[in-house]
Amino acid sequence: MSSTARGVRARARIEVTAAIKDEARRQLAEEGAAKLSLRAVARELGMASSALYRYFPSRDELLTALIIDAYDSIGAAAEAARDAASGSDPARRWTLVCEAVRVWALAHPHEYALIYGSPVPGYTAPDDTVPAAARVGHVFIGIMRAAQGDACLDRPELPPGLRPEADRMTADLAPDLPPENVTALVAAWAELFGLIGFEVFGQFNRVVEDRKAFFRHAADRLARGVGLMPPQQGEGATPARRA
Amino acid sequence: MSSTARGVRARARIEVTAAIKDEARRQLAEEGAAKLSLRAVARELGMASSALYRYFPSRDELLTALIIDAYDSIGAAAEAARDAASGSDPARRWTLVCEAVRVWALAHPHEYALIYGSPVPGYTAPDDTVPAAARVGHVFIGIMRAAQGDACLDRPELPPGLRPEADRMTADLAPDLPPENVTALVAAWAELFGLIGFEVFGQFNRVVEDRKAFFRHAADRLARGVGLMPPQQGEGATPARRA
DNA sequence: CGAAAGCAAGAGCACTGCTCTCGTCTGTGT
DNA sequence: ACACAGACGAGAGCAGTGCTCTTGCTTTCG
Repeated sequence: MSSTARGVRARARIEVTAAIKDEARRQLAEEGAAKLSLRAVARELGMASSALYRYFPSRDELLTALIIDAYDSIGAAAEAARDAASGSDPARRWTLVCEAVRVWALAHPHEYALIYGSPVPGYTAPDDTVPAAARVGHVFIGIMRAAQGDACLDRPELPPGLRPEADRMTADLAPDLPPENVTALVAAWAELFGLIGFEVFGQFNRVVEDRKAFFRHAADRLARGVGLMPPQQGEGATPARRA
Repeated sequence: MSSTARGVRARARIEVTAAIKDEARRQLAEEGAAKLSLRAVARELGMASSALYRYFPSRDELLTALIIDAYDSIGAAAEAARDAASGSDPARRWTLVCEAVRVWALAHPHEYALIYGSPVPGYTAPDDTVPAAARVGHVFIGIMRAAQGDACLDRPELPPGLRPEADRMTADLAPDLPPENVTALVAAWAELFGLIGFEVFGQFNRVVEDRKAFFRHAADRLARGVGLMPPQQGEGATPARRA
């Protein structure tokens, strides 16, 4: 009764599905989402284009599957960077994860465009993508948690008018973190992808040359903005606040 | 002699060109860049699709024209906000310009996607778009200049390793400003569009609710990050609140 | 075993970007 | 004033697309 023993047919289905996605991803990486053609995928796979509709009901559904995979991929890259940097202090871990996300984006520009550029299919992201999209954000939340545990988490300012929204976001995202930090984190999350997007999409052409150094500095500043403090040499006292 | 008196034909040409762009912009706003169809534009204008190629050599060229117009439009919106806020202090002017850019983006999501989302035509922005794209950035540079004149421009930190790149960018963009501020400004510029893009593209769905207030706070923090200080006090020990 | 469901293939529809050709009209130089 | 080169619009046509429908074949399961 196990799903793999369910028969030759079920096994072939997931194999063909994977083959379609692989070929589609190949074409996506080569030419971009606009040029991705169902017929071309079918042609490359040696099957009739109509047969492909047994696996994906439409081109947009195929793209949605690729979007979810891309979210998974970039999320996995972030998690791998977090795990590889588990020995470092939170501020440094933040920067390393940011850099890993940037490297992934530069290595997969078209997939990056699919998920963080204009949402191509239809226009609105299906709900399936929401959990996959949350993976990267969750890595950052984990770093903040660790920083709070190590008492190296500063608390940014928060204008009184934003307090209700900050409390709401905090309850949804990380009830164990101070709302000031959660609010700053959400902003930094968007700002990070602004930095990466500008580089991937060429907005930094003729503006920023040493992009790696520039990004690293920007990521460091983001870390400070969300309250992550570099470790103090004097181990004893933990400064409570800093502006 | 003058280009307008050059004849009925030249006049008709620019009129038809404008009509094509208008109709294309209409379809772009309604359905997005992916659905923009040359034939549909021609159909709506009552002309043969082949005739349209007398005005734009390809669909991508049409899109490029729309991109340039969109850059101009968002640039004009930023400049208008700057001019309307000429009486305010630089920090407030910064925030008002940011909010104007955000409002423009929310009002023209597909055009925003065209210029700051994934670059659709081919993949690489033609050089024609570079000067148009610089308009928004120049508004921010002007605000920094004014702040420097009013002596309310703080100087952010800059790691030594980034000094050469900072000097290079400063020479290119604003030689009269401190490199520390120019570097922070370039980063804030990208981060601003990260914030706006996340909102326009739906990444804030089920995350941020009170987006206007959230954005205002984030824009204020960006202002501080680039060195713009609120006018009265120098130290940020108390939350600077202003209605 | 036989019915039911899954699957592949082909033909076909409506649409796209783009090219080529063929008349028509316009601006201009002699 | 006239003729000619160039701009223009329209139509046909090509290759390609997403997608549907029908027709046979194979696997699964009652």
